[in-house]
Amino acid sequence: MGETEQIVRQMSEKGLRITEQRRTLAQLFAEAPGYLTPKDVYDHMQRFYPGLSFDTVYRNLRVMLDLGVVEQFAFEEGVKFKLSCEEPHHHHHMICLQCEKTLPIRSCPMPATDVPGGFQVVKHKFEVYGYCSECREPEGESAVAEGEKA
Amino acid sequence: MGETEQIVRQMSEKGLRITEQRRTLAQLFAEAPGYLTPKDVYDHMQRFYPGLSFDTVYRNLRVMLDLGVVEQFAFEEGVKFKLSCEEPHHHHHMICLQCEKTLPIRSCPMPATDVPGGFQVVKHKFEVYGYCSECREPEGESAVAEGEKA
DNA sequence: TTTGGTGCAAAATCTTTGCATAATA
DNA sequence: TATTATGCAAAGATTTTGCACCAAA
Repeated sequence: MGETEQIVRQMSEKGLRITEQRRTLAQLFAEAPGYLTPKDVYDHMQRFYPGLSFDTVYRNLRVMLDLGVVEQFAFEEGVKFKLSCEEPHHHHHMICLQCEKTLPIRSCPMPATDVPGGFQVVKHKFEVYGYCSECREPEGESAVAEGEKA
Repeated sequence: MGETEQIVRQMSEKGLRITEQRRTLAQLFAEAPGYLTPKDVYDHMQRFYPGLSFDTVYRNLRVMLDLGVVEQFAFEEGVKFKLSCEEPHHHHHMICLQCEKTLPIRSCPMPATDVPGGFQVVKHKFEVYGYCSECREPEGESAVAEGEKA
């Protein structure tokens, strides 16, 4: 699993010093399936560095965000982070409501969308939420397969 | 413009007492073109009620949210509110980056989206950002018409 | 007059900043 | 050894809560 080292190298190349915390942080993001809140990051790191402070977590998240190593996402419950997509092409995501893992959707709805005249499109967002194959209920328990909902 | 009264009645029917603040709040949302932050709301209301406190704003936003009178939206910059869509049918939005006004998109990309097997779709989000006819630059100044962008 | 709303103050979160110390390159 | 990163403490910013008083119904 060289993903961690790849992230570390990416940070190093951009002028950051590689501290133990940052290496652990890189590994955390490399192995995390979904999105992480600053608190998730803190809790995880804290196990390795008992003296860790929250401001270091925020500072490193900020730096990694500025460097493009991670991406930030504003959920209703708050801000979360994940590794930047390696996918070079334009794509969208399916996000698992259980494990928060993201899967790429390569088709883009934009070309087929009828934009009322006069509106100048700059960017768009398309996200599908649901349960991935590992997290979906085995049976049809409370499986409300409501594909239609805002 | 009976929109304000319509909102007020909606609140009243659901058991809320109609205070002057709430009437002003209803009017504010009825007339606001785009999204409002709690601070926007506070600043506006403050002009009419100098003694207004922030907690009242938050409490009323919460109540109106629970009642479905307004909708909450998590932007990167923070949480914002707007009147709930009157549109009864499933739809999506174009959001103006300048005035934040929202316009409905009635076509839904979901049916045409190829969802990888195993993923159980629960809900989705599709939003188009850009400039509405009133806010778009008159000429092609820095009009980067880049319809393609994450 | 009863129930719910408001202002005030204070607390609880969440995030950022200044500064001395410690660690990387 | 020259910066840069960290921990600590404190400050900001945002949002919530308890309580006494006031107002709508």
